[in-house]
Amino acid sequence: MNNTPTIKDVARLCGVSTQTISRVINQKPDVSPATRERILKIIKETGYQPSALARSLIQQRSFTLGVIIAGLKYEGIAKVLNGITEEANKEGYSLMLEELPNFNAIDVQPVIRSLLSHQVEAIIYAAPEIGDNWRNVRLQYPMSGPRMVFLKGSPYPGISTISVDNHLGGFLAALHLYEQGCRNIAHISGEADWWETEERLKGWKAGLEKVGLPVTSRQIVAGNWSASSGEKAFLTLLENYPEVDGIFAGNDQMALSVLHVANERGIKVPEQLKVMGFDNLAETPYYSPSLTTIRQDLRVLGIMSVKKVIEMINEPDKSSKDALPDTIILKPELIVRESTQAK
Amino acid sequence: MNNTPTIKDVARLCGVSTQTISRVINQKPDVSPATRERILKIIKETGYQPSALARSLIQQRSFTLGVIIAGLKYEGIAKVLNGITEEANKEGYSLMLEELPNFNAIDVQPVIRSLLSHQVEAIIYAAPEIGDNWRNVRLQYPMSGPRMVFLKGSPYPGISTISVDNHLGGFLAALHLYEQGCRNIAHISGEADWWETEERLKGWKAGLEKVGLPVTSRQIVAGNWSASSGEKAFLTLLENYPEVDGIFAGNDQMALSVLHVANERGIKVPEQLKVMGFDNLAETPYYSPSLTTIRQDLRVLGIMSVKKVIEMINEPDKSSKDALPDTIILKPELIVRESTQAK
DNA sequence: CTGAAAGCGCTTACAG
DNA sequence: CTGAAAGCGCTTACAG
Repeated sequence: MNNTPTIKDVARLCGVSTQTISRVINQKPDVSPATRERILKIIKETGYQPSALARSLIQQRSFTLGVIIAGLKYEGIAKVLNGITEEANKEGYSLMLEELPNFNAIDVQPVIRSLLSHQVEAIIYAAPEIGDNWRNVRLQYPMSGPRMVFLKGSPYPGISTISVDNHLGGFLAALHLYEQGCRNIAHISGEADWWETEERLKGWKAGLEKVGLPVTSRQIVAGNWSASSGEKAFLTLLENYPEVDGIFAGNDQMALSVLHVANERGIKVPEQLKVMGFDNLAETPYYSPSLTTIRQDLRVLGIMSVKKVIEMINEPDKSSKDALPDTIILKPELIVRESTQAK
Repeated sequence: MNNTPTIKDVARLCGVSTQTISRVINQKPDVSPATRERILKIIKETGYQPSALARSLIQQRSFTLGVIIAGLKYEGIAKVLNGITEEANKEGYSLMLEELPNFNAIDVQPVIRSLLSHQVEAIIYAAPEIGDNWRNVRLQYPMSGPRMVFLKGSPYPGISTISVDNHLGGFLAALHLYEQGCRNIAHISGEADWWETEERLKGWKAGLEKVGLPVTSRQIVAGNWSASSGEKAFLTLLENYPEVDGIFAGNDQMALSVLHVANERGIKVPEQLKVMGFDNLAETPYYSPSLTTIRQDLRVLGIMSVKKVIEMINEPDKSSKDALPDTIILKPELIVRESTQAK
């Protein structure tokens, strides 16, 4: 059949041993120029490509990274993955991808085992921290276990994590709304139990407290990241907290729905109500009105995760002085647009 | 060190040969119940996990699929990938992911070779068809080559493709705008040279011709999928084709910008101008006004691609009667919302 | 400069 | 019911 040639075939064709072929494809010395050239020619002719599988097995190095994600149908994680593929490509690593069936997937053990059985050299855990789910994984794989880095969740001693400072994000949001003149500021939070949800909420509360505004339960309505949940939350808010003049939504989708409902009801944004989101989706400048938001650079998060993991692979002893820290926290940034600017 | 145990370790611990272990983990007969039980116990205790690498090598089967994508930072491809991971998971296949550095990446040969060297059993090519780029890949890998299926591009004899009927989508859009009373219908097209762009454009033209409306160059402005390009295109349209009363944008992002600009300029949608997009992003019901669009189910596209590829793996002779065809074309669907409905 | 031997961690006939 | 032998496609010492 159309079997791809092996090192043996090439060796036979060249009339040398397989070791000599190996030396050539691995660019090692101790091959006469003439032999080398002849071998290279045959390799080109036959289209020979060394088996990454066989190589990984004998070298005990796969140059492959495992990536565990969840919720690819929502935005956000795709950007993280984009950063991961970019950096992995650059560094010559391949990627084995596993998507969990849902955010709350309890038993991640099988997917981790599957990745390890493929001998990935490290695992990037990019599924969100919800309740205790990270903790469980962390306990199962202590220091001695596979190399892992956790993305977008809480720092943990002795374990590598890379996250955005969501607390700061919430804080900046509250302060900005206050500065724009809002005195009745509400929050539509993300999905329950997520670390990101909690942090944004806490940061928002801290911001209100700093400027001396009260924080009551009427001001907080739970959403679940979806635009439709944002709509419901805003309607609840209009009932329970009609004096609301500023809303910080946990993400841009929910903020979009607030704009939508406000528009339908003739509530003027930003004149009567100021609205902001979180994420800075590419489309937010084109919302009506354009949306003030907290930017988080998820692509950079992905890039950092690959950098960190490769560092772990290359120097398990952390000797280097300019090594990346175990806990990396990226700063979010306020992006001001029309939806909060008093005209 | 913390080396994971191998089949040899388990065999030694059980006092049997490796073949017997192999029989147990592969659930083959010819092992006494007592031995089997003892072995299972040791496996559990040691946490032994067979090496997928070694297995793939000896069996010449990796149960791994290669996926080539591009543009993960834009929406759309993430949904395709979501469908792919879902179905691959279900069928017990692992995924090796490669993202091209950009849409126009010329030389995909190295990434295909990399995937093949990892012995993927098939490749799902989910990067868009732009100009001749697919053709080049197809020519390099004829029938005899690796199993491949191409996503979101033109059918081609003897090659597996799965696409959405973009021509029909454009056609439906034109007809709908006409039915809603528009007589001066414009199109903001997607990125140049993309197959999808061309098809939507052609379908739109065909629709206008069917209802007897003229198609002039003034009515067509090129965008590049981005919201900002949609803004520019609409401004151009307002200059060159001020009588415009209906716009079909090549995707929802560009349509969003049209709504944005219309809103800024006090152009009433849908009263003065009807607007529609393409894709049906999750947020489109919450645009202001909610957006009429052409829905394409990219997740299903991803699912189908895995089904097709596994079928190719399992029956290379295509004996089965209910086999999937080589050319699969999914139908898009009109979703009517406020942005085109005369109130 | 080149090759014979051993081995990575498995599975597949084949013997007993 | 169980094991000795060979081999998947490579690389790594070691000899010459």
